[in-house]
Amino acid sequence: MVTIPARRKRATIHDVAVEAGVSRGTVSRVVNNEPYVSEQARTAIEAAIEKVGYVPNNAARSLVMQRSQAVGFIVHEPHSLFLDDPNIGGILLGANTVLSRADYQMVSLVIDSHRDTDRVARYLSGGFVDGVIMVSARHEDPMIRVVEKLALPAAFVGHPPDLRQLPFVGIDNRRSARAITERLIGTGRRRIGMIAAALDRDSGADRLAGFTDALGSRFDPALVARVPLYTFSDGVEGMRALLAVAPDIDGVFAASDAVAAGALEALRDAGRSVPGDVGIVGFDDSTWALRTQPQLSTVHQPAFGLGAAAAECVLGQLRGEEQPADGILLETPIVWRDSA
Amino acid sequence: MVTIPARRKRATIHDVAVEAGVSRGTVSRVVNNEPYVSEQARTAIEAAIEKVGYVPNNAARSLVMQRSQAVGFIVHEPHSLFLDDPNIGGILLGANTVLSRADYQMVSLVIDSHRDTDRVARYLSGGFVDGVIMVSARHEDPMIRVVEKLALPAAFVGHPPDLRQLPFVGIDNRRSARAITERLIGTGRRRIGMIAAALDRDSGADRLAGFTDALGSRFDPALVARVPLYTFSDGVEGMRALLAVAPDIDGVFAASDAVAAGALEALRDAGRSVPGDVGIVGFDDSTWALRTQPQLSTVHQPAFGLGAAAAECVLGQLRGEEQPADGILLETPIVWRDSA
DNA sequence: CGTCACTCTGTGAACGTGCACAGTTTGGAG
DNA sequence: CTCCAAACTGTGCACGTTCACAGAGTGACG
Repeated sequence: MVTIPARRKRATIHDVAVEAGVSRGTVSRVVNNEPYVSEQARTAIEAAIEKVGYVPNNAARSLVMQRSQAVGFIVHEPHSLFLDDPNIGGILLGANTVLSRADYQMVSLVIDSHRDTDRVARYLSGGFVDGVIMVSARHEDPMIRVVEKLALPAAFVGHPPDLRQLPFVGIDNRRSARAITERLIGTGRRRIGMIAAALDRDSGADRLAGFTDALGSRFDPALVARVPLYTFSDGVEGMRALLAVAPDIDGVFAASDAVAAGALEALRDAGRSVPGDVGIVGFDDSTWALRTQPQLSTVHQPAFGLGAAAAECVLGQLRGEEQPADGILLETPIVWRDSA
Repeated sequence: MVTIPARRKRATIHDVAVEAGVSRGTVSRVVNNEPYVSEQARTAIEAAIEKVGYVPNNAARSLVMQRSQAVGFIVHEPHSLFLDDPNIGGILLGANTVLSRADYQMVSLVIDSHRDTDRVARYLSGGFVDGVIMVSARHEDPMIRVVEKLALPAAFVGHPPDLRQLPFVGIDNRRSARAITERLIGTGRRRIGMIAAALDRDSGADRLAGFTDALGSRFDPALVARVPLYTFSDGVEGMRALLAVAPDIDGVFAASDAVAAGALEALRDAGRSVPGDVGIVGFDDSTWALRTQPQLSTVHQPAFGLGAAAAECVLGQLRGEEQPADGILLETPIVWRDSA
């Protein structure tokens, strides 16, 4: 005769109750750390839980509690950018770490096409998540409306211009740009330009604003090259443009590390040495910064911290705490290396 | 008098039934695309669903069906590597895309410390996920035991040596290494060496094996520099070692793009031109490959495809289909650029 | 002793769904 | 017309939990 091992069924709260000789209610109180349980019952139940290997059933709990213990992590970027942008990975890790610690699970939702927008909107409406972390929402992003309509606890990383009352975490791009430009001025450069990128986003516009702040009356609009994206190739083009306008340029603030890396390439082609002839600084402190030759001086983006702060913000709302309406801004230390 | 807007409760299957004038059972059949529903009832129910805005309650469904419609994505790497390794992001996206399409959600679980191991093990035991995708499991990884014990449908990305019967997806490192080495030989190089890294992992060992395969009788053990990790700095060291042993070396297979980038650095310091004096090829087709000067010829790792295949594999098991026991190997096209 | 507050425990009713089963209608074959 | 299978529909139960409530016990106080 062959004994087929019965597919081990999971222990329920009822099994624990029987094992400990108490009722379901008391076990529930122990599991949820509620008061009004005798010490004797508590120890017996804890032993029983250990013995039968009880793990609470999340589905049953969600059903009765009307919540899912999950938070959505929505990335509204094409797949390619997701891979290229080291910040997103850091934000994801930061958020995941904080959520895990609070026994929440994180569900990643990547929106690439319009089809995805519908899917994610439906998903959010379905009550699968108790809150939402939105990364890089766009101007007029339909997701913002969905989140507002559902009155879902949310935190935005970054700050789309039409975001009204919703809480967000971010960095002060303007202040950071100003700080690193001042630092660049401090090295004695006389003709300082900027390669400004992504001016249609607030991050891009703010970095340019910080740059002009720092230069004050010495600001020369001719020394600003405007390029569409935060990319290497746009950095190459921007630098070429600057060199054409001002061959005597000796300092450059690139709107991102990738842009700075492109600028370095253009400078090398033009036979300029860095930091000898030209000092250059970037923004992000991404992996680019360490891979260039020389390594970049740049502004550190606290990606992990941004994700963690966003998660804390959502958890706070879930606990019913009021959140600061004007958003949370994180520190951005300047990392000074060899490029300026 | 003030009317407080009632917190809109979610419509249930019962509301739909009332609206359409049928019973819950029939609505359930429509929602789950089951047969034995009259055309009349079906259209009425579909209209009712639209009208009341019904979305099935996942928790209730999970409870009764005994499954969660979620798949865990477990990354066993320190946070820093997670950020550095572009493959992981691609795998994540590939898996996420396939799972979303099948209406599964993906839960990311990052294991960094031992504390995390316990947490994730508990999580898996809790029935929160129906299956698991494991990325970069280690030799003797405790997670493997947990997954085996729970008999959880799983797919591994990569192939830890002690993985017995569990299905995996990966690439044929040996064949790929052989192919790109042959290609390098084809460019007319006579003295070809390798910077071999991570020989304690099967990927590292296999790449070395493929290299020796390709060279056959011309293989010279002296022309292999062994370094611990797939990193830039190890690439620098490995190349220096090779130049010391064989100053006349004119071809190098670096075990990864990061290693190749380091090798380029060392060659530049030594005053060698690439590809003039030395041809060099990498492995991975990571962002490194495009950021070096000249751009790297390398082996493309189909990261997105690996994630997608792993997800398909898990979904297949969930559907009760048999999976190939010997794993799935994906194609690795060679990308020929300027470095050789 | 009665009353009250407080601590502790057990019980039944939800939560929203799928499924088995029992019932009803329909239509075709004998 | 009878019989029977097939097509369709409704109903009760189960899933595992939390929560409100009822009830029991204990001690303090008047």
